[in-house]
Amino acid sequence: MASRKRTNGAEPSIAAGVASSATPLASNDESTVLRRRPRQARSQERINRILDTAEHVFAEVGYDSATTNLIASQAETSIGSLYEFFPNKEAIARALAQRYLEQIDRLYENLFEAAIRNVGPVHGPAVVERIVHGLDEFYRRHPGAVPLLNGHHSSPDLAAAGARLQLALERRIQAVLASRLPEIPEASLRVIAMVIGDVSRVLLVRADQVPLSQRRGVVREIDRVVVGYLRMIAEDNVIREAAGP
Amino acid sequence: MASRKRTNGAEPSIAAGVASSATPLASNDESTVLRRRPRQARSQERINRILDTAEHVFAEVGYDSATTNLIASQAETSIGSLYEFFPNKEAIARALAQRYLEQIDRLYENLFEAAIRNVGPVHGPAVVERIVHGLDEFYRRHPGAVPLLNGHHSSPDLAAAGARLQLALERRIQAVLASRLPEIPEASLRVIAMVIGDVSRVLLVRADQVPLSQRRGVVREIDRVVVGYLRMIAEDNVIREAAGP
DNA sequence: GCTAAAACCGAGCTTCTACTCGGATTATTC
DNA sequence: GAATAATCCGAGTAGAAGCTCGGTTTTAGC
Repeated sequence: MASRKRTNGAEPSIAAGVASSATPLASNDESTVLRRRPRQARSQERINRILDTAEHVFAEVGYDSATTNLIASQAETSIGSLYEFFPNKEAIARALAQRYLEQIDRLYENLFEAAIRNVGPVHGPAVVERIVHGLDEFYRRHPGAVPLLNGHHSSPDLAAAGARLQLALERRIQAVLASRLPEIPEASLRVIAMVIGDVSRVLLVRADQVPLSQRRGVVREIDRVVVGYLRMIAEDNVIREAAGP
Repeated sequence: MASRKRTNGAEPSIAAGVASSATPLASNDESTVLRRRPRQARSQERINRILDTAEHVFAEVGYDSATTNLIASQAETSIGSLYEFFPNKEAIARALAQRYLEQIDRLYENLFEAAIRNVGPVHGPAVVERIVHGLDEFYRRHPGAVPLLNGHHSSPDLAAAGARLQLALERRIQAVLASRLPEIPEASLRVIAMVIGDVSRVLLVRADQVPLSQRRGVVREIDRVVVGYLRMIAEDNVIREAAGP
């Protein structure tokens, strides 16, 4: 990691959002994602292209091994243009994380609302499959999210961005569970959602490393793991209710 | 990653093993871990100290961000001495992987044999707890194994070393399962062991990222996940058997 | 069409890090 | 205890990667 660490401290960034023209940015506290706000559609498209490319580069070689020069050339732009808008390499990853945050919302709105209204037990295949396959779709569409979520980033800011992303995903899973398991305290649900999120992620990643013919089989195992886990929870809960007050 | 990639091609390494004096090396195909075999106990101790240090450095900052200079200084030796025995940074990680391979054997001999002879169903807490807590102990004792197993290494050799390690762990889990689930075909058991290995690893890592007070709670969840999964398997198997021969 | 602003470009600077090399130091052998 | 081998050392080298900067091209406004 030839991290420049170029202490560019006195370089106040101006713009706040990554906001593709189509997606108005949610009000975000961190205002160091872009060096300045693009004025022309041309440059906005360039920014989006850089992010689209970075997503795949990060997913393929990981954050550390990804070079800004490679990202720029893959995005068919120049290194100078890349740094025209992004103050540094880390900002690219943070911008990606921000995009994912919006996309998580959209994904879950479409997919998980249906799961909440669904009938049957939480551990029924209908609910679990929606959760797991929703995550599957998300990671397939946004492969760059995986290295971000895997964590262990040297930069605190980047780690925080990854943590935010993780939390957003877990909160959505939690929301689905909460509607079905109102008797379970929130703190427990939070842990359960975390477990399901982590389990799904590793196994979905693993599913992509396995020969293509076996992919479906591995994904099916994720369903079994999650269903089994939720059954345990439901069962333990019944037992505790019967024993307690 | 300022990978030197110093194409030191014409540098035939001599020694084969990392073999601490206490642990005679298993016959290994790859013979490029050490540049030469140490003749004095002093240097063997130094090598071990470097590996012990590297283990923690890798675990803390990851392989990419770990610098050989940091490893050397943390091990209280010089960079020159480090490269006296290790041909390059990657070799340190490969040597670690080799050490882990031996330690996996020892760990499982002690812990898992008992699990095999245990009574009760596979998904009984006794068996699962042994597996999960065995892995817990392994990762706690050998934190450097986690980044190796997490994969995504640019170097093919290092990736292969990680894959070998992964396979060794999974094979041991599989052996325990096989003794209890003889009716399940080996191919399926392989997948099941892989799932349990992956699930345990992520969640154990996660258990260490969570506030210390919550660690035990998260570890308990791993038991629930695995027990629930094994119950699903046992159940599905019964159903399949009942349906057709 | 002219002017100014915005955007684009890539050679090159800077810093970081894997790794070397020649000399100093310690152990072994006789 | 001298000669030789093994080990240790760390300043220095090379090259890669992050990032800059001055000049060029494109767009916007009139």
